[in-house]
Amino acid sequence: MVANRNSIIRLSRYKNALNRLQSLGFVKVFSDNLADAVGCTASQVRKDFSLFGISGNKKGGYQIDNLLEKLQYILGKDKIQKVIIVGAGNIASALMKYKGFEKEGIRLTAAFDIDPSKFKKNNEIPILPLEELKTVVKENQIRIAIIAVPDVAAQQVADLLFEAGIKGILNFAPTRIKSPDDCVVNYVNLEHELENLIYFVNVLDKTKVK
Amino acid sequence: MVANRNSIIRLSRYKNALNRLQSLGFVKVFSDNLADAVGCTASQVRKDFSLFGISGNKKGGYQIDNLLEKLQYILGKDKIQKVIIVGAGNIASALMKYKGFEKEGIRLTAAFDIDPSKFKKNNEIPILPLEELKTVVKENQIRIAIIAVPDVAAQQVADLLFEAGIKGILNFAPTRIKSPDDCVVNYVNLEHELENLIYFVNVLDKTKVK
DNA sequence: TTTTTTTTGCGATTTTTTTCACAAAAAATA
DNA sequence: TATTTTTTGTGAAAAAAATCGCAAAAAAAA
Repeated sequence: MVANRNSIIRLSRYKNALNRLQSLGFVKVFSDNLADAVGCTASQVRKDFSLFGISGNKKGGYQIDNLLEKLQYILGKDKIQKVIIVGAGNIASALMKYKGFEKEGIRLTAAFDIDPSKFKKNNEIPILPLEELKTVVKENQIRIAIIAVPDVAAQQVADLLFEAGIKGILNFAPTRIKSPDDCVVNYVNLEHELENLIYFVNVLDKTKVK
Repeated sequence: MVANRNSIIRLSRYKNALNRLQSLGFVKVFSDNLADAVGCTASQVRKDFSLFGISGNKKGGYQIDNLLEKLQYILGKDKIQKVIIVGAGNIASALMKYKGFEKEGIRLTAAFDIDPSKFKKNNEIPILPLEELKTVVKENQIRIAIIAVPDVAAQQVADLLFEAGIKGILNFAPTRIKSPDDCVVNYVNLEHELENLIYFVNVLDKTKVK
């Protein structure tokens, strides 16, 4: 498949927009509606769809329910995706409190930590000792994990995760993780996001002066 | 400048790697060290630097202190960057508890909410009524804001921010924000990050079977 | 001193991504 | 029914980004 990170992120955005449109009672959309909704061009919407073999109707646009179904399938929403978190700090607790994942078919199954004072075996999303990670991952056939530990521990945790069978990691620690070829690591770094923003704000500021 | 989002994110990564190397006592680096550290190619590192007019020494690599200084300047780290948060929920509280921003020159100055039960005027990072936003932004000449409110409120909050003089927004709400030409909006959407990961894990899974 | 080795800097090339542009299909209108 | 309008789908073109390749500089070795 000719997919890259950005095109998949766009699919997620289309999906979100379609959900909103559907809940407003719309039944069909045109590529330019979606373009407006997600902030890209209509031809990019159509190109994305064409790349994934999604087609609509000439002059009739796209049937929202049909389109959603296909996007959801591509994005793995045909089954519930179980996810674990390693590191029961602030990020983990924000994620665990967030109620939006479940309705997108993403189930935070457990969190893990080394600090016994954090263990909460009876929580809805239990916080368990790191030693139990492997068992939980194997028993539940979990493939996706979130790393939210301090940077010095990140690679070590990642190795443990790969060993347990995890294939995809969303890494909040500000370190690059070395991973096996059959595994994916994506990064979230809010400092970098803010630095990025600051850079572009500065650039716009300077160009305006001209 | 020939900069795009990815190249600036790489600069942030180089900066992080350089800080680590420096704290380990290193004084110079070669492009391939940095490439290893951030996971790209050595020629990309050199190209990035050349695009920003950063030069090293043939056969001698780059002087870390000098390089850091230049990267920090480009990334706006010559002055403290004040940032506000709108929406005092889980994300905001995770961000406010995070101690890493300050040492990167990013100061969370205040958070704002509409819910009076959340106000904490005497916190280190105070949580204030939304009505005070404009004053705080103007008095402190703040240009950067984080939106962490429910999606339905995001555009309205953004408009308020633009009106107050905010030029850059990091938006955690799962909605596209329409913004004036001289403002930038970046997005953080963890559901989309996870969907992305799931997609690529599935793809790798399928290609392995072949 | 000369030769070899190493590493940068950057133009040229390749690859990737986006946009353009228009035929084809289908609906709407006349 | 014929014409006009609208919108898709997709090759072709353009733009953007990454990689290649190598001269030039500098250090190290001979």
